[in-house]
Amino acid sequence: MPELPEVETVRRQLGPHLTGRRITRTTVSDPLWCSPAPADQVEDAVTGRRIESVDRRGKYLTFALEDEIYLVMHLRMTGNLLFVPGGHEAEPRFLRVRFVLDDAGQVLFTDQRRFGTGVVLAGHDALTDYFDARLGVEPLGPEFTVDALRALARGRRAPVKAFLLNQERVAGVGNIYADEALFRARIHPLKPVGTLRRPKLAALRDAVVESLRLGIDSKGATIDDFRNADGAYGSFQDRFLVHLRAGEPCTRCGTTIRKIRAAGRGTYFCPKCQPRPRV
DNA sequence: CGCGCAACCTGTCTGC
DNA sequence: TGCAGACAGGTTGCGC
Repeated sequence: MPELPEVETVRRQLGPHLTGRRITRTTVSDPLWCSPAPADQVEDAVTGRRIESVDRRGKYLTFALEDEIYLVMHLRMTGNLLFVPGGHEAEPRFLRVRFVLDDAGQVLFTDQRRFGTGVVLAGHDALTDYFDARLGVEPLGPEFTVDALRALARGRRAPVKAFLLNQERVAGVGNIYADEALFRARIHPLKPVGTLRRPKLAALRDAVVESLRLGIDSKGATIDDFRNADGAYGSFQDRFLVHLRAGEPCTRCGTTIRKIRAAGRGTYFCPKCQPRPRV
């Protein structure tokens, strides 16, 4: 579920509810969430502080609190953030963290597989260092140019699919949007990224941006039961061109969509529109 | 340094 | 029906 468009959807929905509110109570019921930091240490660090903004970088979501305290969260595979308005009760399955706000609203972090994480960082430099250490270019930002992509790809023999999934190069693309972008750019997922010529890289850049934008427009993709912060389902899954469509006809040429394994992940593509690279 | 892969944890689905 | 095994949207650490 949560790739850049899903996290951005959550951010946009949480922002208006949270900005300016104060966190009055925090309960981390699953210590694994913030491990190795102790749960009570994280609870104490955020409780009582005002939320100045809700931000996204790659697939990370950050509550920027007063005093330059940052709560950086990652939903990983099955994490979810749900907003519950004041006066309403909610005890969802897989609840791991509960934030109560000064207007009685609540934010609930749920996570079936318990891969999701939360970490508290003190000071803006610490936040910048944290992201710089693990994230590359923001694909919807002005710096995601063809030249930037070419510099990142140069000399690399990794399959383009693996390249797109590596957050240290481009931050925010996951399995769904990698498949969709490669189809739009008509590139085989196993093509070594360093062998792509400039026009292909330009097509890939455009395809990544377009796929992510469409995902955001659809309020993300819902597979299984991902909901966005307001409890609604995203709809991008209805617009998948190849992802999860093995055995179905390609929307462009009618050829049967195939599923292979690339970069250790289930990978969907059209064998005609995305011809196998000559190794 | 670049790359592939197992591990993290839980639930669901498939095949025998 | 029961059960072992594979698989699931992500990231990290280890080995080659």
